[in-house]
Amino acid sequence: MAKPLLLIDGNSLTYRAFFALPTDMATASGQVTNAVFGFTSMLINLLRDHEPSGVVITFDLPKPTFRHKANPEYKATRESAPDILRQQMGLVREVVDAINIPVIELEGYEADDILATLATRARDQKRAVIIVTGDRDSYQLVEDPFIKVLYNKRGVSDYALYDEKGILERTGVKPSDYVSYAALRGDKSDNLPGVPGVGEKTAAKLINTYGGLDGIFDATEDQTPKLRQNLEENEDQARMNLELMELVRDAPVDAELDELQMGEPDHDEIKRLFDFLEFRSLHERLAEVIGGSVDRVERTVLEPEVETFDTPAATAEQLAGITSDVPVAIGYDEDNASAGVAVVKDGEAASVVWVPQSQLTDEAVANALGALGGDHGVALHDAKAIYRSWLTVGVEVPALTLDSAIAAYLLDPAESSYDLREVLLRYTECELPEPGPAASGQLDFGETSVDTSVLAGRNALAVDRLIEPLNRAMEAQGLAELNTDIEVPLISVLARMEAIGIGVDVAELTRLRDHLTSEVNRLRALIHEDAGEEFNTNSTKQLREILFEKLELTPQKKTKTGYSTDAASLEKLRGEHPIIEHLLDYREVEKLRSTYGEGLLSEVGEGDRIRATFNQTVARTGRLSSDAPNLHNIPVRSEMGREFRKAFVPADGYELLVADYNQIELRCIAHLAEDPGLIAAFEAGDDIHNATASRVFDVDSDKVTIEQRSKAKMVSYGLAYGMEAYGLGQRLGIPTDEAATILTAYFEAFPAVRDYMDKTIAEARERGYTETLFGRRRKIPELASGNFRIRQAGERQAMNAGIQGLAADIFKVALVNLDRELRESAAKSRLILQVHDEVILEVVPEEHDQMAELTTRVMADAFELRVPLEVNLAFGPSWAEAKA
DNA sequence: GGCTTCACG
DNA sequence: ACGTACGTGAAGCCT
Repeated sequence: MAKPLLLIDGNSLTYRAFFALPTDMATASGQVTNAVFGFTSMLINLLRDHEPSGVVITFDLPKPTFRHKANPEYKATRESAPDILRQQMGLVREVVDAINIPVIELEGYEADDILATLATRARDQKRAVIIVTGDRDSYQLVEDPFIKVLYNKRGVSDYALYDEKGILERTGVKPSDYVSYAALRGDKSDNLPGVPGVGEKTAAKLINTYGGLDGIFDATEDQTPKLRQNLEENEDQARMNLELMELVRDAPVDAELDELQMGEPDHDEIKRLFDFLEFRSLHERLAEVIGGSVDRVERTVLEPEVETFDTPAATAEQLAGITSDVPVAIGYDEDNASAGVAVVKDGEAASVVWVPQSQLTDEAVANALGALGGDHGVALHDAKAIYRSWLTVGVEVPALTLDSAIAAYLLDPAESSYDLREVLLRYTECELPEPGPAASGQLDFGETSVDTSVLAGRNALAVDRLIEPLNRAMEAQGLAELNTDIEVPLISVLARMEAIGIGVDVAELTRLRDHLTSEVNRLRALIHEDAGEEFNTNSTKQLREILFEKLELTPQKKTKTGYSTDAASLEKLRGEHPIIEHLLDYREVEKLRSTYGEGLLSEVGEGDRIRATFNQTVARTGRLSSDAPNLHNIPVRSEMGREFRKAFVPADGYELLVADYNQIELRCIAHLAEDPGLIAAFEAGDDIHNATASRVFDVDSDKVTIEQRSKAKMVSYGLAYGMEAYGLGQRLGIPTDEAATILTAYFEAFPAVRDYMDKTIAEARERGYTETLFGRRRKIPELASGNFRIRQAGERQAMNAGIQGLAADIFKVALVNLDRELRESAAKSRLILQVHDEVILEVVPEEHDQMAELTTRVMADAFELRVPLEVNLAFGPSWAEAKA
């Protein structure tokens, strides 16, 4: 048979592509492209694999069709397509038009009606067609040997080509019976209920036995009573389905089949469009199919010429060439941030000036930068690392205007890596050479190693190339202010805190560790005795066998790999066997010993201080994180754990000041939701949990029981996380329905809170991302997932992002302002630690009162909410003892 | 490297 | 019928 004519359902394929690919696929300027990417990729493959004699693409027109007036629910699910899909429909049309493929759309008819009409005409003319779609309705059209369906099963590459035999195998019925079959079974994606109890198998059997709906409904008495009843009660529905599902085969399509030919592609437009969409590889694949040149943009490999700056008083000639009206990029060796700095001298000529470590002084840096004239800021990638190392050698930090790692993080805080190499690939058409052995490992064989100055030079040039695209993208996404006013100033604040570190009492820490070690040994022996055998107490796998097989205790819940042995499960088994109590104790003590005893001791550095890293590009909400070690999770909730805070001490001659925000997240909720009740409670300075309990349980505020208060507290906290009744019940140890009653009462007392949550989710779903008051964005691709569970998780993330994110933004402002005032007043006291809503300072006694005032004021005034920001503050000789 | 557990806000 | 609170990092086991 001759080459087929391809009839493509544009709507259906775009829809499939959208749900198959992640919505975080986007251009640097923020345009989501997953659907248009998937569609284009499928289109190219179709043209390549089928070499069609002609091709046409059909689309729905976005108007309700008269056919379905009778049933407004029909296809309701499709019409609620998210905005980020609808936006892309226009782009799909642009792609199709640029390639110059004929398009047919017809008011009052859906894409598949047009396909049905064309396929029918082709058959009448004895011509072969292949219908390409992800919609099963088209199965009814299959007819040997002329009409086949290429069905997009899932994803963008999983297809099946069905002829009559294929349809029979797939569904159990012939194509001509497909509509009757589908009418009985219903179609969930089109919102059409079928006959209850009739699935694929029963529907096929009925059709094949009785020939069609008439036959089936004439002979319902043959069926089992249940099925008979279902059939009789749903006959109308099935007959209506039949009518709705039958495709129109005589739509008034003007075009003749012979006209359905691809025209000459508009290569200029293709280039413009594919460049905008950042479809580099698709452009190449397209060019292989339809011809035309892709002036294939080879990535420029960055290899600068390096001039060494070898005296502090560099010669005029060396610096004469340095001119720039953009920020100056500085690079540094990847292994050793203090090896030296490279300054981009001339971006076009790709040359840099290298200031080696031996020359790294304020004067040398100032010379290199000063020669540029004017007030240039500098741009760095991961500036905090180099700042921290410069601080230790006493070099002053030049003013920073851009940190390419942080800019990339703000543009998409969900990326897994912000390595310079990867950010460069993401935002430019350049690339860095493969890291050689010298850069990637400790081994250096001399001959293969790249000179430090070259590495630094490349990095500097890479940052230079990133300045423009990153600034433009941040501007386009409204992130520029957040970047300049908060994130960039914060970098040096954190660098100083990291460099100073926090003092630890090593003797105290060692004593604690040793005590815990002997406790662990004692408890382990008891557990082995209880179990009647020795086993690895730290192995959940072995513990499972002991508890649930040998001792036959009742499993509480499951994990991916078996029954859970976590503390909540063990707690429920308490009293069943002495081993449980010993295990709970063991777990607590072992955690403290290993993570905090051994863990912290191994991180103690010079001067008995611990210097953690505060990550500014990790948390997706905008929070900071801490590692090596994590100082954000030092124990406080248990008596035994709190002991560790006694080991965090000030340097000689200082005391510790600890200040934290009182319920900052709840205050953020009050502000964002503008809930009058919540705002009034905070303004009155009430105990917020008591006030909440009073309203939720409808009792006078002086009659609130401890239990009611604690329940209210749990609800308030759960709120920010999108908690449901089940979760609340679990945590309060009460039945789910009782928890549901409490939740309902809460939302009745504070109705604006629910409105806010709903609004937040709706907005995030439309845009594909959430935004904090400060403009910080977070993509939430889960909101477009077809999986209910994943979508729900996305909704919780969306609710939480604005709240946790706002709290994080406010806290960052406070940190920046605190640091600024400390330096402006030339205080001897200094910031040394932050923990999400808490700051710790080392304070000299003569500045005691001044610091108390300054810290309270700066934190409280960081941002004006509809409710006051309250700050708790205390001094002490250790972190444990600085308690209000 | 994935999984489980558990420390914090 | 299913799963069930957001965000982190570290330790230890196991494949």
